[in-house]
Amino acid sequence: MSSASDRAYAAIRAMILSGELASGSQLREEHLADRCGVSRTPVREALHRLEADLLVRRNQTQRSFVAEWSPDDIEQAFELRGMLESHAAKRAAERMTPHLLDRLRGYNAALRAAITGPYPDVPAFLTQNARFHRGIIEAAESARLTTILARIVEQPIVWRTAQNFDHDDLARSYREHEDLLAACASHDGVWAASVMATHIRRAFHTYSGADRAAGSVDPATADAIQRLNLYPNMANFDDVS
Amino acid sequence: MSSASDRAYAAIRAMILSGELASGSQLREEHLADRCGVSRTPVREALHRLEADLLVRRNQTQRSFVAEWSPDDIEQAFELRGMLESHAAKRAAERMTPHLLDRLRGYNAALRAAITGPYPDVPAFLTQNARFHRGIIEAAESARLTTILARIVEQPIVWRTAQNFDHDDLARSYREHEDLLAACASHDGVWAASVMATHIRRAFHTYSGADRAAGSVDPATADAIQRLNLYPNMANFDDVS
DNA sequence: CTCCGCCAAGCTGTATACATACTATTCCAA
DNA sequence: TTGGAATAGTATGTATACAGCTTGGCGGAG
Repeated sequence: MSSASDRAYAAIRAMILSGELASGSQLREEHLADRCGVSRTPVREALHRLEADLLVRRNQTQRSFVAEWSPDDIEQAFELRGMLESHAAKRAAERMTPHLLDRLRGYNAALRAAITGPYPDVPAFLTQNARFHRGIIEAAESARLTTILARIVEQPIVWRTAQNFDHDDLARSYREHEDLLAACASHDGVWAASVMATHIRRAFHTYSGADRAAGSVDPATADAIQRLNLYPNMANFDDVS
Repeated sequence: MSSASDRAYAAIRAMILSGELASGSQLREEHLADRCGVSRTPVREALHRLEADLLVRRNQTQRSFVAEWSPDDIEQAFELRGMLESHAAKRAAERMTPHLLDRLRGYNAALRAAITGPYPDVPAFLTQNARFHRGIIEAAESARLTTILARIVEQPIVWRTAQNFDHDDLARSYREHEDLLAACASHDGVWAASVMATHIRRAFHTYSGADRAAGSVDPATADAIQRLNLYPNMANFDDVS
């Protein structure tokens, strides 16, 4: 399942994420091909996917550059994510099954374990958080919604948010997930949508309020992010492991 | 600007739209390459774009098929379009400039002309309708929103809707656009969002209520649709002509 | 000194050949 | 007759060569 094209996609994405490829810098197909150990063909495919993700931009003459993110872009990403994931939460609550509810509770229990104690395990938090949110999106049973959220809204900028979370923020995320589970258990779509909107909006303000270093990402976190983004469209995330 | 890859995209898209390629049928790269008069490379790129548009699906073994649309898929498409275009309308109203307002009024005047008289000119209606909606989306000034709406929500199923419109439906569309212009002129985002939500929801019910022939599309309409979809991400639609 | 145009180097677009993986059919054996 | 395995045919994945266009620098003319 790990074709050259997938590897190129993951590698280039990781290079952008980690700051190895600076924002705004040009991406040359042949150069990337050498670095990824594949030919230009899979690199071209990867660049097109990354362009659809809005991680890469092309100028008039088809040359590729690492996309630059303005504060306004970031706010828009959070706004759309809030809108779409609220909708997903509503649908998920209305369709929730006992089996899926158990799975989601498991993820959130693991998330709690990751942040319990003096030193929170941020990569583990990210992993469980991603599983939880993807579980909700899956439960919404809408292919379009899944595609949009996976490809366009699940951005590095979103993943990086957790880097700026302190212990209280992490704990609050856990409690908001618990609220969401309660809403799902009672099949209350309006409640679920409302909790999700709050959850994501709070994350946005935590992100913008934080005094973040614009540079690179902690290696362990970068690694977790890369693993999480390898197969964003995978139907059942559990089967990968 | 018309590269082989663009031509392949437009041609395959048109073949799917017109029903020439039946829903669910397999798409072979080499076969399509012959029909489009290009090699496999641009066809591959086109198929990937169409896959991102959800017009093409791939099975486990990477073989491509024309996507099949269930009634539920269609409702979801309308639901998402309603949500996202309402949001766009809100932002557009808040940011509206006199110049753009004039342009939009021009489109809607042309739309009125197209439906005045005993025999409405459906292709002209579609063209002006598309310009109007794209103008709104442009005015929202959100790259993410534009990308999502252009690539995922602007579906053939949406375009075909107008085929089921009778004269009253067409006239109602015109009047709803006028309401939207009034909302934009007064910079009332809430009003604009509300009008847009109504507009799209009504279109959905007209579509589902209609006793439509599942088959092919009137040639002139198919032609208009194809032209409209050639460069869905073009920044300024007017420059194309 | 500046500006325009030309030329060279480099990058992307396309075609094509080859490698790999799936499918379906056929044939043999139980 | 049915089930399974082998094989031929067909599809997609990747590498690579070449063509066309863009860019940037250099040189000559004003």
